[in-house]
Amino acid sequence: MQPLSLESLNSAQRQAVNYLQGPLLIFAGAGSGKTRVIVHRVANLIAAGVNPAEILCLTFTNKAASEMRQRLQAIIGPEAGHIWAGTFHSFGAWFLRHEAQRLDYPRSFVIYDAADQKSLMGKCINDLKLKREKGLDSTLAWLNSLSKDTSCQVEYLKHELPFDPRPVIELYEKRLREYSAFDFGDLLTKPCRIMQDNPEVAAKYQRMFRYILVDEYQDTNLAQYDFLMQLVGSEHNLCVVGDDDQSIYGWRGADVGNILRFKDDFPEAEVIVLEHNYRSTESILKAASTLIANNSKRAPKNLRAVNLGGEGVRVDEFRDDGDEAAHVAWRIGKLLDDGASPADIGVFYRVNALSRQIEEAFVRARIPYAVFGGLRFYERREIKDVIAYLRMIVNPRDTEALKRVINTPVRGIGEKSLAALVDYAEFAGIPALAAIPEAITAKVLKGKAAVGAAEFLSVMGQLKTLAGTVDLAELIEQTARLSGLKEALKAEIDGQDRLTNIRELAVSAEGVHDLERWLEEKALMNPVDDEPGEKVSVMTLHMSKGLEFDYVFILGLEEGILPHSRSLETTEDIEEERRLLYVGITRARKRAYLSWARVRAMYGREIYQIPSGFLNEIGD
DNA sequence: GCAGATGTACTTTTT
DNA sequence: GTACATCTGC
Repeated sequence: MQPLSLESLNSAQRQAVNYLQGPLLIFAGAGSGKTRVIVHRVANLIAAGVNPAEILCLTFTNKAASEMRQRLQAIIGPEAGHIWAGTFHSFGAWFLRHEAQRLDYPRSFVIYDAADQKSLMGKCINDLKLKREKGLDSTLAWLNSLSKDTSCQVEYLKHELPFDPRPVIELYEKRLREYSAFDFGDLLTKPCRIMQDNPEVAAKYQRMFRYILVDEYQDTNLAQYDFLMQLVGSEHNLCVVGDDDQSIYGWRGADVGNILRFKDDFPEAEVIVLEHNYRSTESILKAASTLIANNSKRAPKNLRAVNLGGEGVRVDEFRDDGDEAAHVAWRIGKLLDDGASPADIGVFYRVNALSRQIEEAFVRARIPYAVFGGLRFYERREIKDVIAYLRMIVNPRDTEALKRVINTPVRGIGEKSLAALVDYAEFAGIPALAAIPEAITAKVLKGKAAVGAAEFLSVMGQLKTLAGTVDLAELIEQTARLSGLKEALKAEIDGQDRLTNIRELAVSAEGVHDLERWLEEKALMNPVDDEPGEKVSVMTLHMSKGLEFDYVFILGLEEGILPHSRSLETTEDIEEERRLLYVGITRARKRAYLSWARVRAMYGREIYQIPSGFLNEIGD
């Protein structure tokens, strides 16, 4: 491998890149060339003779992971493929594929996403005959996730619940096991448990990954921290990179304390601070710094702009949200006329609900745009249906999937019959699918329900046979056909769109044969339709982290929206909101436009808004 | 058991 | 203004 050119790095960056052995903490301010440093450092490790397969790169989001893989590829070449780079969750899933038998799980376990968790939790509440009120299922699912993420007991958080949640959680966990399923939180806690209980397993993975690098360390939660501490071997070759000012996932259990405590965990750690901002103009950075200076819990730092002068942050007030959207579209149109590329423009907001107005304005002004996040592809009903069928093929015990599709399309199996079948299966100690023939003989299922269930069983049988012989694209097509989904959708109002989505799913799966791995990918990430076309990027502030644009627009700077009304309880919450805006502003290279509207339509009503207090903090 | 109608209460951010 | 839950009549 050729020696790396390090001239393009400043002294702090160079120091970080050359510090290869032992624990290293890099405080990387916004726009300080963080990813460059990480990638160069990995390249340096390899140049120093480290085997790429011994390097583990952990990130927080899939987007960050794929970007890192790309940039590693670009600088190191094909060897980069041997580096394990991905999110904590995908690493946990990979780990469990190898070690799940230690928990008496099959290799073919499935992963339950938030919707599956909620649905299962709802069923547990019902089965315990507890009164279920409005959003209790999601509340409990969320509490349980949070308790796994923060490694704390549920009773800790049980306030304001109509009953003791523990029996429900217990039942939920029991069902997960019966269904051979792990939920998101398990992907972090179970590997940790396995390594704690089996020191030889921990030793094995510590030897396997001698060099560990963690990006966005300020966003790690306690479960990820514990996981990491199990993985770090005696050499302590752990490099973490982060910025406490960009910690925006506290609501999900992320703990800034992890990064602030690093020096206590590893007293011998080297600490490097990257303080040169290469991205934004001085004016933009000044506004952002003035804002964030209002936060009390910060590691001291002094971020300096390399690009002096420049235009600053502009604040606009509008009559209503429609006006705001129209003006943003108009201004973007002007930027495009002046030669800017749509790809250099980002539009951010605090809540997804704000996307509609801006989308309408863009359509009217014929501005090409792409919305990231929001209703995700794989969350569409028809996609979930197809995936549920596929999940049943891999894991017949996946009762959440069965519940979803046994009567999709309608086969005459209603709530009563389904409950009877599941109860019978549980009583008999076999998977619900396998219990169908017996349930029919035993008259647990009768009439229409019996016919429908038999039909469903036969569909699953045919699909299972097919699964071994055709590629995934064909399997998806056949799933839609044999199940009757295709027929049913044809009759629906927007069935054509839904059929197109299924078609799209199939096309994306051409040539794929490893169904199990493919399903894992789908469970862990949303296939962002990143058709590389030149489009304005529209997304939440959370999703904008790690990205950069020449021009940035941030909408809805109003009390109740940013800061959000649900985060006004503690000063910590408000500080996180402030960091959110800080992240948004520091995405801008040339110019940031903030705006607010005096009247905004919410819940179909017109609400009078007050400008966000953050606007005053920025000053002029 | 099902489809359509009517009512309701809600909207943070994501792996 | 929408996603859901419940109600109604077939």
